[in-house]
Amino acid sequence: MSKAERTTQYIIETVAPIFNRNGYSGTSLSDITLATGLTKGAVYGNFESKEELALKAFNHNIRVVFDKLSEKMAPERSVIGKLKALTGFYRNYPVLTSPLGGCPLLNVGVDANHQNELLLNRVKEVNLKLRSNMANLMEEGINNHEIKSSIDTLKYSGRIIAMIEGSVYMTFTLNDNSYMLDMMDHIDHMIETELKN
Amino acid sequence: MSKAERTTQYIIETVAPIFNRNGYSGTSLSDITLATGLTKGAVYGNFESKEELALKAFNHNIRVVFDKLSEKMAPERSVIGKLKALTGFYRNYPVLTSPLGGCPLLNVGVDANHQNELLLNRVKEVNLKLRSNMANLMEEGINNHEIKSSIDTLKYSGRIIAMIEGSVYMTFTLNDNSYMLDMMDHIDHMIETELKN
DNA sequence: AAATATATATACCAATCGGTATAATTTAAC
DNA sequence: GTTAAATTATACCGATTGGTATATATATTT
Repeated sequence: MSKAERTTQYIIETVAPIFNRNGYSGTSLSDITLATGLTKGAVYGNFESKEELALKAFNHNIRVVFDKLSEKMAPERSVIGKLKALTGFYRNYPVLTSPLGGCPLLNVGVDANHQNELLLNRVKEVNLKLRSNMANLMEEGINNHEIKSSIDTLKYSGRIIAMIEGSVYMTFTLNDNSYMLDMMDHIDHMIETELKN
Repeated sequence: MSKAERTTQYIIETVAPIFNRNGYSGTSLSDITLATGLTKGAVYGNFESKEELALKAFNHNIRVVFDKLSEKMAPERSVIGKLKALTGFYRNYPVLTSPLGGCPLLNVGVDANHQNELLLNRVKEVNLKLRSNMANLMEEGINNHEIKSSIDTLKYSGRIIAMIEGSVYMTFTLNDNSYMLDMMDHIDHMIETELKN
């Protein structure tokens, strides 16, 4: 890993929470130089534009979050176990994502809409990927008879993601973790009463 | 209504969708003067600051949305009927709020967090007010035996608002109305199976 | 260790930022 | 219809915006 590669990574990691918290147009080049201790010359030597940096910062935040999620789900052997691990993960989500400046999917999704098409398209991609991954997991559950075969897996996956993001919105704007905890209870209940075979 | 009052109102109405779409720091004074056809002198003659204008624009958007919601719920006589009218209202929400630039509660909530305390506090107020209004309605339903007496009304109200905002997030960032429709189906189902006596 | 390639700092660019003092204009009161 | 009051336009303020050319300094290669 060359010096430049380390600097690039350092900038991304340092700047990612700032973009996530303040949004794209709310983050200035001077915010970036102040936080990193570097100059504009150094920043523009490693990134083409503020937009490219914002995109890489978003991708970094997403990676951090999904790595932790995968880590939590991986040990579970059953599909239902994995789904419960997912809700368990989100119970702890505010603690995990506060250092990142909140949920990148929610923040950048709302911020980039009508503002930055590049970022918005990436948010769309990630959301759809998350949904299809979750749906595939449910399909696996149908195949091994853990989950009712009548379940529309894409519909339930989309619904669960929406519920998660809605509760993230509430806990972060009202600064009250109970919205997340209650929603995860509800999703667990939904898994038990609607999904489970 | 004096000329000045009409100008003030005109500026608020013209600018409200812009702030809602682009966020606080994404909306510049020149965006405002361009859209209104007025000069900075006129704007600052009617408002103390960009911040005050943004707050009044938000309040305007909220009023528009909640007036329409009240209109939809008012004719219903039963509590369950009113709750179903609420989900019916949100089925049509994207059509209603697209001209406003999306859901003000979601957009400003996410945008103002870590950016503008005045706006964030107002978003908090509105969210809590909405929740308590919904809870009061449910309490009324408990009193007249429409709703199970065991129901934690504040908890369910908060959960429903979170579900709504989550589905608003999904439909607006993915540009797909089905997330809202599905979530309203789910809330209706929840009303029938969990709330209703 | 010298030469070369790479990365960072400095100094600058025009454009725009939010905001204001004042002048010109329009509205409202008499 | 005049006059006084309120409103809007003009012209400006210093500060900051994202971005860049060039010089300096630091790594890397030989």
